[in-house]
Amino acid sequence: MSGISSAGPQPADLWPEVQPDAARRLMLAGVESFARRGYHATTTRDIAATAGMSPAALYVHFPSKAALLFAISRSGHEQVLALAQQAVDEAADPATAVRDLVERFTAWHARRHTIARVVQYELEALPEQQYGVVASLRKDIERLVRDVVERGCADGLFTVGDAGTAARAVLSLGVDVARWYTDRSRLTPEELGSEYGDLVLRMLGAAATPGS
Amino acid sequence: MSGISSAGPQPADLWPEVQPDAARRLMLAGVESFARRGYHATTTRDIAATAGMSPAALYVHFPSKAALLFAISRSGHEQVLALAQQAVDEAADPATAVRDLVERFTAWHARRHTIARVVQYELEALPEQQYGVVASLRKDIERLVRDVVERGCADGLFTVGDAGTAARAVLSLGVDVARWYTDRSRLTPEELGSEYGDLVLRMLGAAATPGS
DNA sequence: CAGCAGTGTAAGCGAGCGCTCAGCGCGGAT
DNA sequence: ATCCGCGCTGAGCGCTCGCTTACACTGCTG
Repeated sequence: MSGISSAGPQPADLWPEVQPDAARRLMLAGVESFARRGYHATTTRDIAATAGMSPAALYVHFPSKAALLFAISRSGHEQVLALAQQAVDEAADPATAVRDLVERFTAWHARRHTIARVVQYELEALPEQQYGVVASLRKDIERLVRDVVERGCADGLFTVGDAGTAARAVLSLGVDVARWYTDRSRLTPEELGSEYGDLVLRMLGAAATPGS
Repeated sequence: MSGISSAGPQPADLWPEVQPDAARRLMLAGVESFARRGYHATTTRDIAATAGMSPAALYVHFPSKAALLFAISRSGHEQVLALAQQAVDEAADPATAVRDLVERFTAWHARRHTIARVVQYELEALPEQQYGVVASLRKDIERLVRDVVERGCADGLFTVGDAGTAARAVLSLGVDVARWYTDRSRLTPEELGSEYGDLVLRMLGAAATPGS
C-alpha cells in the first residue's frame, strides 16, 4: 500500500499542530487527492488508502468528507491572509507592500501548488455554511489588496485606470499560478515571485520600482 | 420542467452549426451544469432535465457524458485559438498584436464565462485520448502568445526579464477572468478587455501604447 | 486487576450513479 | 396502406458511493 511518503514532495511541516497524527495524515492525503482529481472525483476510499488506513478511519477524525475539505480550505485561506497581511504591515510604503505581497503570494501558490489548487478551485464543493466562512476570508484578502492599491494611487505612486480591476488582476496572476505550476517548472517559487513582483509594479504604473 | 431559456443568459448563437437541434440543447445544458457544479458533480439526469429531455436522450446524440464534455471543450478551445490567431494575423506590429489579443481573449472569457469555466477548469475530467487533443490546442495557444511576446522583445518594443514567464502571465490574466467574472460584474467584457490591454502592455514594458 | 477513552477495522446498507434496452410515435418515401 | 428510421422514453441493471455499525485492540487510570 502506498503511503503519503510516496505521494510527491509534500512538506512535512504543514499543519504541525494538528492532532492526532492520523488526522494530519488524512488532511495531507485529502490535499493530494483533491488536487489531483478534484473533490467530487475523489472517494473516501482513495483518501483512506493514500493515508494508509481503512475507509472507516476517516470518520473517526472528521464527521464527513466535506468537513475534511473544509479543514484544508480554511487552514489554507488563513495562511494566505496572514501572509498578505504581514507583507502589508511590514512595508513602509504601498509600492513596497505590493511588491512584497505579490512575491510572497505568488511564491506560496507555487511552492504549495497542491494545497493552493484545493484552496482556489474546490471552493464550491463546500456546504453553504462552511463556504460562508471561507468566502469571508477571501473578501478580507481581496480588500487588503484593493486598499493597498488605492493607497498607492492616492499617494501618486501608481497610475491605473481602475483600482478595483487592477487589484483583481494582481490577485489573478498569483492565483492562476496554482493552476499551471508544477515541481518541474523552470523557475523556483522565489524566482517566480520576484519576476511577478516586477511585472505587477510595472502593470500598476509604478514610477520607480523599490528594490526587492 | 425548467428548460434552457430559464438557465441564464446563454447566447443563442453558440454552435449554430450543431445538428440536430437537440444535440445543441444538450451541449448548452452541459455547459451550464458543468460550469455551475463541475463535471463530476453533474449527473446525466441534471443535464437531460436542463435540456428538457429524459436521461436516455443524451445517449442518442453522445456516446457518453465524457464525449459531451469533449465536444464542448474542443469547440471552446478552437474558438479561443482562432480568436488569438486572428488578432496576431491582423496586427501590424507585436505591440498591437498583444493589445488586440488580450482585449479579445479577455472579453471572450468574460462574455463566455460559463463555457470558459468548463474550457479552463474541467480539462482533467477528459479521458486521456481526448485530453491529448485539447492539450495540443492549448499548446498552440501558448506558443502563439509566447512567440509574439518574444518578437516584441526582439524588436525592442517590450522589456521583460523572461519572455516565457511574461507570456504565462498574459494568459493567466485572461484565463482567471473565467473564475471570477459574472453577469453582475461592474465592467462589460469589452471594458474589461480594454483595461487589461492597458495593464498588459505596461506589464511588458511597452514604451508607447498603441491606440486600441 | 477492571474499566474506559481513544483509535482502528471488516462488513455492509441505502442511495444514486452512468448507461442500456425494448419499444413507441411520427414524418417521409414507396 | 405500409414500412422505415430517427428521436425519444420508461424501466431498470450493475456498480460504487458516502457513511454506519458492531466490534477489537491498546494504553492509561484507579
